[in-house]
This record gives sequence, structure tokens and C-alpha cells, in this order.
Amino acid sequence: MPDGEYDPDAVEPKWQQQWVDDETYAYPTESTDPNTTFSIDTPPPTVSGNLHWGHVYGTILQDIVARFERMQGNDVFYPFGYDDNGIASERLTESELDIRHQDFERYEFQQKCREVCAEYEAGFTEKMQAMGISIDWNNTYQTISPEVQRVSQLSFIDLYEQDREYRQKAPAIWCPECETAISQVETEDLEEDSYFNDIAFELVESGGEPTDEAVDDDYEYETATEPGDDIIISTTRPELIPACVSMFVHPEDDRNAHLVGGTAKVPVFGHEVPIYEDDRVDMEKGTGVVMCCTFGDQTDIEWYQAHDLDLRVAIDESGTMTDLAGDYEGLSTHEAREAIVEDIDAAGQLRDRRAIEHVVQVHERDDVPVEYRVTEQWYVDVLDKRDEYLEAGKEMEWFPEKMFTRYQHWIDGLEWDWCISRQRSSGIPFPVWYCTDCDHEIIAEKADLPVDPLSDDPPVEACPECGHDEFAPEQDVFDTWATSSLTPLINVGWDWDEEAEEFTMDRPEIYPMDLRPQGHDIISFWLFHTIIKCYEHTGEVPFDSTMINGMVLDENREKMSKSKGNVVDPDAVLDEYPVDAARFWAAGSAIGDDLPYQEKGLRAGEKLIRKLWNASKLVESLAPEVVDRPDELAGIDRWLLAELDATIEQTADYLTNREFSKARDDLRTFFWGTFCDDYLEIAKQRRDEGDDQSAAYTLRTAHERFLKLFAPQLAHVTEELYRDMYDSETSVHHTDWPEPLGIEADREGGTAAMAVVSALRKYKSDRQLPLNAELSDVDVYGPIEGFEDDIRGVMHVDELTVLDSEPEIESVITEIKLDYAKVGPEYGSQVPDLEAGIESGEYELVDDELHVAGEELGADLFEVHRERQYVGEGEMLEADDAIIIISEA
RNA sequence: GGGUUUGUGGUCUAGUCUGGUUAUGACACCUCCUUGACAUGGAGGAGGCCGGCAGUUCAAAUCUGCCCAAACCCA
Repeated sequence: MPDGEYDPDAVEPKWQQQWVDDETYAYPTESTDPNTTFSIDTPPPTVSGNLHWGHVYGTILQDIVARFERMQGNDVFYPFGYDDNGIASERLTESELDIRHQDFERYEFQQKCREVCAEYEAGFTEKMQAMGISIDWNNTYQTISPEVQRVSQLSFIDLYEQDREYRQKAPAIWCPECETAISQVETEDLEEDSYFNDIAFELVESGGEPTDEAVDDDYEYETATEPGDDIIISTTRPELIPACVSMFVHPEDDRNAHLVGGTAKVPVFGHEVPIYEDDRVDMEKGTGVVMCCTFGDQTDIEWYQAHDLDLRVAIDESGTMTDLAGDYEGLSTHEAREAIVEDIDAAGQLRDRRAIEHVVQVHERDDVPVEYRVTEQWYVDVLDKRDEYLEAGKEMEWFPEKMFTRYQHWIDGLEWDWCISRQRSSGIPFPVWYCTDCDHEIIAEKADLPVDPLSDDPPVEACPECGHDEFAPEQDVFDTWATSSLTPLINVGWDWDEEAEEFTMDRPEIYPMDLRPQGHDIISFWLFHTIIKCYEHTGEVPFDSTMINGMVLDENREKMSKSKGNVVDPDAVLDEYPVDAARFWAAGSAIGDDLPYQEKGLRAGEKLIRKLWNASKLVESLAPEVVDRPDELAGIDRWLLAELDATIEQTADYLTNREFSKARDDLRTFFWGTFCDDYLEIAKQRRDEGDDQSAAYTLRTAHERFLKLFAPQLAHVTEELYRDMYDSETSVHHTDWPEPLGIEADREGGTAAMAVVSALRKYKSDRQLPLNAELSDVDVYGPIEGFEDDIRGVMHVDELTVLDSEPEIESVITEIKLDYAKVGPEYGSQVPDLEAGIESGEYELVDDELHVAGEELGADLFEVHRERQYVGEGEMLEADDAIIIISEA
């Protein structure tokens, strides 16, 4: 039996260990019915460091759903993945071992990655188990494992065969530090100190005659009108001048209109470039003339494509100047920037140089500014099926609904197909070779997967296209998201059946998966990419529903970040608080909203755990045995069990809709306020007065039910109590969610009786009396039949009388309250007149009608509030519908 | 710069979609109470006019517009 104080330090690890040992949460191998399975596609955390508080938060929400669905009678499939095939894991390895991947053979570096990741993954496992997350540890995966590599390569080949992938030379965002193409989503903004340089190009030839606007004294620089004049442009990146391919002015720019069609000479490097017009120019900026280099930014790329410009590559893959930069060849971009500015200055063509702060796009992994390079990359078609993918998103149920708009806007704004190739040392290789003669693509056989073209031979002896017999392996590997967008297929055991020539699933019953939980920050790429990939492979939307959690903020509602130093360390928190307290905190959020980390939230959790424990002790002492239901149940017991029925249904509804905080607070309020404060106090008195089977039955029944209702959120303490008091062999997490008992009860009477108790408490409190002070004589007028003894017992009333008729009362009308929901629609703009009439007292009550402002309002349109004054002996209290008279002894 | 979401007493939060007038609860605060689980408890009290402005309406925390702030996504 529960004894002494609850000791989470001992209890929680005990059950965590047992849950793992017993495989309590294992998905049964024989489950085949999609209707009784509930599968969760958990996004595998990236192995890039330790798990943080945001993981803790998101995972607890998943786990509450998993536990709840399990109690709904479902076989829950709750896997865990480690996403360790990405660039983040490479970075982790480099910083952990203080090495650079460039210094190692590919295979050697991969081995190091495996070793470092293995350590961190063990840490993930430990943390998840130490939080009692009901993960099925028989179903875990690493995205770098051969099995997953096979799935990922199968996916590539399937899309290739569906003609939804292509290889193309195109400008891609490039990280010169990592020496790889990266995707848009891997970049972020960074404020950087820089200089704006005003540099003079020489006008060689105009395209037309200058207008009047060309000459104006207010201009900072004179407009170039004659050959030899200076055209001033401003740039933060003078090192790109050797890559300058053209200049642009806005089509509506009268000042510079005459330049269009002409040419200009680039300073220092001396090549001539054409001048074009384009509406992407910001004519308010500087002189309204800009240079276009291949490539300085996104606009340069657009111009390059729109105007079919030359390609001048001045910067190589490592951020070093090429031979195109002439004397500057071999310098880094930064060195070249300074050197070129100096030389331009020496040539008299630097007009101004001022320090500015501006935002540059950097690679999120290393904060190095990105470049744009034209390279051969693999792309997945997405732009052609936008409408279909939008529909696919619509088919899912979204918790909360409003998050769907993010998905929608992401698709609306898509401009590029999805680049899935990365030039890295570690990762899943493309199963592709190229004919060294004709560049024909040779794709691996599905049966051979996984393959590594660097060490494996292509499946053909000679090129089917040209007959050549030498092949070059694809050096690139997949983007991380190309694989992590396949987690539903990994989970269901998707594979290719060579004999049947079709894709198969080991566990078809769990696909589409029931739930995809994740943060709102990754709707646009992770969720989107997962939907489209699985949709293309299976023809089905991979999820029935998605649950989007918010971000965890710090105590001051600010974003947690290493640089701010406000990151909450899960280990430190869990050292100090029980896991169940953290679970209580996490359950206090509305799904989709951000949640600030609040220590007091954890403290509140601790209090609830303690309350549950102490109440359990009391229940055990009042009713030491489980008893059968007696033939007759006392009114108060029927009332309590009926109220509990309502809470059972309400809590289930809330959890079904993933309304965690409502479920938590509703249940807590009923347990604490009604069960502990009201019912248990009454039950105590009744036990004193003799052996009461009805009370014993109700105590045990309600208590057991409370344990089950709390089990999804307070996983540990409920397990301890349930096994101790009800069934040592069965986990509470394997029990079914309670069915309502459906007992007939006078709910109104019970509620009125509780209101009377409340009023008597207040009476004692107001007089600074102890709550167990004796009251000699109390009369009640109200619907409390059947509850008299309960009130008498708990409030220590010697004599309690229920009055048949209202006691002698004088009343004055204090207020007439209109029922606006009815009065408003009926009387509209007359309402202020009615109100004024009531306010000034110019009204009459005739029978049940209110006569005011020339109108006659029926009884259902208003309520009369009276102040009652009792004129007899004793003192009067009011409690909802009841009137209470207290006569002192 | 664009989009999405959020903004309620000192703090966190319910209510906002489906407009109706004493705006929910918790924590902190104040007062009182040791009653046979819990003083890490119980009873009670004070504290907000709902980010700001304007509008629609008989009526707005709730609808509309603009502005401000924060978070996220995109440029």
C-alpha cells in the first residue's frame, strides 16, 4: 500500500527499467487490423548534439497520445529513429574529434561519423528511456543503416523510373566551407559588417539620347551621357567585378534610359559589358544602375536566365578566385575584395567607401556566406504537381487546423524543384554511374541495393547507349531530407519484391500512418517532402493526421539559443523534478502554440503528483479492500460516480482532439476540487459513522478510474499506485480507458448540496472558525434531499432541517438583468431605451411581465435579482438555489 | 520586404471559429484555519476591461481595417 511520501527518484527509474525489460510498449507482431492499430511516424531527431528541451516537449506530447490511444484499445506502433546520415552529423564528428572531413579518405571519415554518432545515439536512447517515453524499442532505425539506405535508393530509382527526377546544370546555393550545394532551407540570415563601395564604370557607348531627367544638380553623381563618362554603381562585393556580365537599369528610369542598349567598361579588368533594362532593378537605390555578376545573388541568377547572359566564374568551389580574376587568382574572396578595392582606388575609380551593416545569407551549419555556382545536380519535380500536393495536404486532419495555411502558403510560394544532391563525404550515395563517353546515366538494379557506386560496379558491362565500357561513379550523396522524408516507408518496411516486381510492405496495416507529430518550423520541408514522396511511391497520403506543436521558449518568452545562453538543459531539470512533473508542464499547452519553459509549471506538476499520492493513501485507509458494488448506493456516491462519468467522456474528447491543456486542467480540477476537497471529506465522516460498503465501493472505483485518466500524462506515479493497489501484474498503461458506469444520480441535488457545504465553509472562514467547528442548528431551503447526512457530517452540524417552504424573507429588487441573446434580436435599437427605463426605475412588474419604455417583456426575457433579508432568528446564507439559515446555539 | 501564428490581472493560461455584458483557472500576493491523506494542506480575499487605434453592431476579448510587439516560415 502507498506509504509515507512519494519518492519519484526511486519509483520513476524502477518503472522505466521494467517497461524496457518487459517490452511493455512493443508493437505486437500478430497485429493485422488497420482499425485497431495506431501508428505514429515520429520524426527522427537529427544526430547533431544532445537532445534539448524542445525535444523533451515534443516527445512528451507524442507519448501522451500514444498512451491514450493504447488505452483506447489500439495496438500502438511507436518507433524511434536516429537521423544520422546528414551534414549535421558530419559537422558533429568534425567538432567532436577536431578534424576536417577533407583530410580523410571518404570511408575512413564515414567510420568516424559512425563512432561519434553511436555515442550520441546511445545518449538519445538513455534520455528517452529516462523520460519513460512509451517507445517500442524493438522498432528503431538509423537513417544511415543499410536497410534505410536501401529504402532511400529504392525511392530514388522509383521516382527516376516515374520520370520525376532529372539531372541539370543549374545555379545552386553553395557553401564554400563545406564545398557542397545546399538547399534554400539550410541557409539563414546573418548581420555582417561590410562596406558599400561606389565604383565607376566607363561608358563606352550610349544606347540613345539622354532625356532631361538625366541631368539634375541634386544627383549625388552626375549621370553618364557621353562616352568616357563615369557610371557609378554601388556594391558590397567588388571581388565579383571580374564576373560582371552586364549592367541593368529600370525600364521606367528616365534618368538612365539612354544607357539601355549601350555598353560599359569594367574597371581594372577592362572587359566590356552590355547595358539592359529590367524591372527587377531598384531605381531608388544609388544612381539606379546596377551591375550583374554570375553570381552575386538571387537576382543575378534570374537575370542570367532571363537575358541569356554569359557565365563568368570568378570564384571556385572553395571560395578561391579563379584565373578569370587575373592577378587575383588564388586569393580568397575576402582577400580579393580588399585587393580589388585598393586597385580600383589607385586607378581613381573608387568614388566612395562607407561602412555598413547588412544581412548576408549564410549556411546555417557554419555561418559562412553562401555563393551561387552552376553545377550538375539532381532534382525532383515538384512544381508541376503543386495542386495535387495541396490536395494531399488537405486530406489530412490537422491539429490545430490553422497550421494547414502554412503548408498551403509554402506550396503557393514554391519556385524551384527540389535539389536532392549534396557533395559530401558521408551520406547515402546515389545509385548511379555515368558513361565516361556519352554521359549516359546507368541506374543500379533494385535487387542490388544498397550500392555504393564508388566501390560497386555498375549493372552493365557496356553503355546501352553507345557501347562504351568505362563508367564514372556519381560522387554525390543524397540530401538528408531525401531520406528523412521516407520515414513512413521505413516504418512500414517498404521494399521491392523482385519476383512479383512490385513494392511491398511488411506491415501494411499501419499505412497510411495515423499520426505525424512535429514542430511547426518544419511543416514546409520535412512534412511537405514526406507527403509528396510517399504519395508518389504509394499513391496515398502517408498520414491520416498531423499534430503540430509549438516551440519552447525560455521563461521570458524568448527563443532559446546557444548564443543567448538561455538554453534549458533537460538533465538539469530532470535532476530536480520528477519526469511526471515535466509531463504535466508539457501537457499544459494548446497544440500549435509556443510554450514558455516555466519552473512553476513543473512545481505545479509536483504538487498534483503529491496530491494524487496522498489521496491514494487516504483511499487505501478508508477502503483497504476492493469491494463489490452493493445493491444500494448512497445518493452522494451515485452523484460522484455520475460526475466522474462526465469527466471520463470529457477528458477522452479533449485528448482525441489533442487539446492537452484542457484535458489536463479539467481532470485536475475535478480530481482536486470535487473528489479530494468535497467527496473525500464527506467520505471520511461516513467511515467514522460505521462500515459503509457504498462509500468503500465508490472510493475504490473512483480512485481506480482516476489513475487511468491520469495515466497518459502522469505515467509513472499512476503505474506505481495501480500496481500497488489494483493489479501488480498488469501495467495501468495496458488497461482500457474506463467506460462510463451510467449510474442514475440526482446530479442537481448533489451539486446543490456541495454549494451548501461551500457556503457553510465560507461562514466559518468569515468568522475565523475552524472548519470542524460545531454548528448547532442549520435550516436549508433547497433541493438537497438525500444529501442531508453528508452535509451534516462534513460540516459538523448537530441539527439540519430541510425546510418545506421559503423562510420569511423580505426582498428588494437590486437589478433587472435582460437576457440580451433574446432581447437584442427582438428589440434591436430599442435596447438602450429599455436599459434607460430600468436604470431610472421607470418600470413596472406586472405578473410575470416587465413593463418598461412602452414595451411588455415576457418572463423569459429578463431576470430579477433581489437582495434578500431574513427577518427571523439566526443568519441567512445563499448558495446558488438554496437558502441556509444558521441559528447559533 | 512578404506571409502565417500569437498578444487576456505581476506571471502562465481558458474563452475568440458559432458577438450577448459579475472574463476561466493556476502560480505569486494578503487574511484566516493545525479537521484522523497532504500546512509541499484547507477556506476565503484583493488584483485584469482583454497589445494600440478606428470601424461594423442594440451589443465586441470575440467580427473588419490599420498600427505595434514577439515567434516561425519565405525573400
